[in-house]
Amino acid sequence: MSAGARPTLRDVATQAGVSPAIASRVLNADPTVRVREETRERIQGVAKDMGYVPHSVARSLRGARTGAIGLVMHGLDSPINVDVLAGAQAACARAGYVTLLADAEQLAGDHSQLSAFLARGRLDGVILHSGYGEEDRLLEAITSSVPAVLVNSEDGRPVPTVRVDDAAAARLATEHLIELGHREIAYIAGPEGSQTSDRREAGYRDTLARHDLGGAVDVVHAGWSAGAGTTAVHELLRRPTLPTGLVVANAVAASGVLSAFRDAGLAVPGQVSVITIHDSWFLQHLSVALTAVRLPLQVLGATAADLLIDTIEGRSPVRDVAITEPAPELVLRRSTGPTSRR
Amino acid sequence: MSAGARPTLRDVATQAGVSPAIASRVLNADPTVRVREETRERIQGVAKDMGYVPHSVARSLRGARTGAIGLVMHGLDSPINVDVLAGAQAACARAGYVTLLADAEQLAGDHSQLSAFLARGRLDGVILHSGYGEEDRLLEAITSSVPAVLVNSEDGRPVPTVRVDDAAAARLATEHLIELGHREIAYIAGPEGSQTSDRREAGYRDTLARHDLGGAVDVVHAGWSAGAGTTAVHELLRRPTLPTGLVVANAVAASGVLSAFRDAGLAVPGQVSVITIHDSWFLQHLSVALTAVRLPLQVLGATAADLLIDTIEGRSPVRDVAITEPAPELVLRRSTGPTSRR
DNA sequence: ACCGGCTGAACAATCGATTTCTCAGGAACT
DNA sequence: AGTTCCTGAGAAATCGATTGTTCAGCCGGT
Repeated sequence: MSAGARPTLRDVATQAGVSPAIASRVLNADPTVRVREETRERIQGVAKDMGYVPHSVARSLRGARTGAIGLVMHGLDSPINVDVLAGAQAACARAGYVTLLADAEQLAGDHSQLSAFLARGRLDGVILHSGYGEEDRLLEAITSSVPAVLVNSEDGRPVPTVRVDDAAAARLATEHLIELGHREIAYIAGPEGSQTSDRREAGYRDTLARHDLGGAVDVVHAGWSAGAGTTAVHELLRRPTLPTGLVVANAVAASGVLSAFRDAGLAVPGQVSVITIHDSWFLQHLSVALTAVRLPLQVLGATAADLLIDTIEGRSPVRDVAITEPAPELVLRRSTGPTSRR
Repeated sequence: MSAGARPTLRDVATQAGVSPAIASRVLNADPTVRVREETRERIQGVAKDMGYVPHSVARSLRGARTGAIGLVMHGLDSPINVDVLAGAQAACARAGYVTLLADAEQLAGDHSQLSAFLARGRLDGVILHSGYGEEDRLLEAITSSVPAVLVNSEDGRPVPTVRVDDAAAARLATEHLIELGHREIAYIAGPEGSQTSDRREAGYRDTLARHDLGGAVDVVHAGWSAGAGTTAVHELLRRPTLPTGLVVANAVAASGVLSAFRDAGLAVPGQVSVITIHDSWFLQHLSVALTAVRLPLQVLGATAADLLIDTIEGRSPVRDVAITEPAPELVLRRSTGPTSRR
């Protein structure tokens, strides 16, 4: 397009016959500056004609801000986590921030990547959505250099956390199975030690208890992957009797659960009903279209971003947030039905 | 952790009793500088003790480089695209670059997001993996400000492109169906105008022709989404006879294809065999475990990153690359079988 | 003694934008 | 006529690191 190098502020100012100082203020719409309307227009015209684009590096060297937020994520192989990422990314973009993406595991494992990511002046803040394993290693490094917000993390952190209403989602799922007549309902949990899974478990236990089924509590620990779901089913199949209903903590694991039942020749929902937490496009294409409780994952990411941005821009006190709006919602498909046993 | 603000280079130099100039050279291992071993050690010791971290912004203001690469992606709702992203991100990280993530559609639609992203000094280069719709709008803006590499893009661009071997993948898929005895094989294409889909179509046509089935060419245009796959099946079902084999251009669309057959009560592979291009974790959990041709998507992303980095660091001439290694590979599952018709 | 050359390191300019002062000139007021 | 005040704008410092140039001392050679 244009011939040479990009014009600098000085070029614009010279061309417009003013000092860089005035040019800067005019182009940034500094409300405290007074210039003649004519001068203002001349500067703006020249800037436009020359295709002036501010040099973000020079700008953030002087000011303290960089206009960049770091997104440290784990498990991008799961659409669930990608939804959170997409929500956060979009919210940052809307607020005028660019986003730096990093993989939590890589960052935790490679010190040079970590220091490149956290190099001074690179980021205004970080959103950390990590597996519970890497978190400790990363958290201190991050928070000692910039403000941070955690997503779906553990309690008791010295950093604000944003989370969805896990307990309510699990209550809704369990309630649904009970309404269909199920009395033997197991919970296929996430990995041992995950508080996200624990919160869902609490909702499941609550609901059973409220229906006087407290004695039927049945928790199988699995994980977040499809393979973990399959393994959990194999474990169930070794028992003399199978529960009639399953609440699975995660939609990806539930895929593995359904495949395992298919491979074992068990009918869903004929012999066992399955409901999961988190909705995604692939659920309706699984071996049995999977009934789920939809949680607002993109909203989760966006809320984390908004909270962080408020903090960065000094607008609000930082604190934990639980997202209750939109509320968890039942998405009925074909994997749940009336129990055939009593 | 430490009390005050982070130390600057000057702080380190002062503490070590040297000038910032020497400190900088020592800490960056400048080979042209000569210092006493004792001085070198003193500077390095002080830097370590004070927890000195270089200020990336100041550094890139002086030097030309920023150590950041932009990843402009589309369709993060598809695991296929996320694989490419993950590959590119990891390769950049390995090479010491941080990655800025942006959504192609958002960027194309919001001028202020675009200029924040492309602000001078923010990026050393961009990898663009966009739908064919937004590409034109973005491409000029991007290439006029930084080096770029396209992923799976159209031919004839003024920018180097990296792509997988689409034709070979489609040949492999088509060949597989022919070996199973199929003679009526349709190709469920991507969106009209997509050259990725066109290249796969060429491989499909090639293979039919080589088996004297050139007259049986049957292309149905769909899209990349599951819904598009479903729609394509509905179109097929309106015909008097159905092909016995289907090559679907994309794994997500193929999910919709399988669901449509299930809903229509047609057996896969009993009445129709389905094979798709691209492999992903969810394929084995679909209503019928889906046979696919695996393409190295992470390698695709990583290769694009490596190529861009070579360009940025002035190591290689920029040119188009087609990835042939690892070669497309057949992943047998349950959606293909011998034809029941002749 | 004097000069050339090497060693080890400091000086100062630079990158581009922001921002705090400062200041010239004219209007308004006494 | 002199003082004050406001308008409109410029000068210069600053952010932190990099790098081309310069320079003080010391050695050996003549």
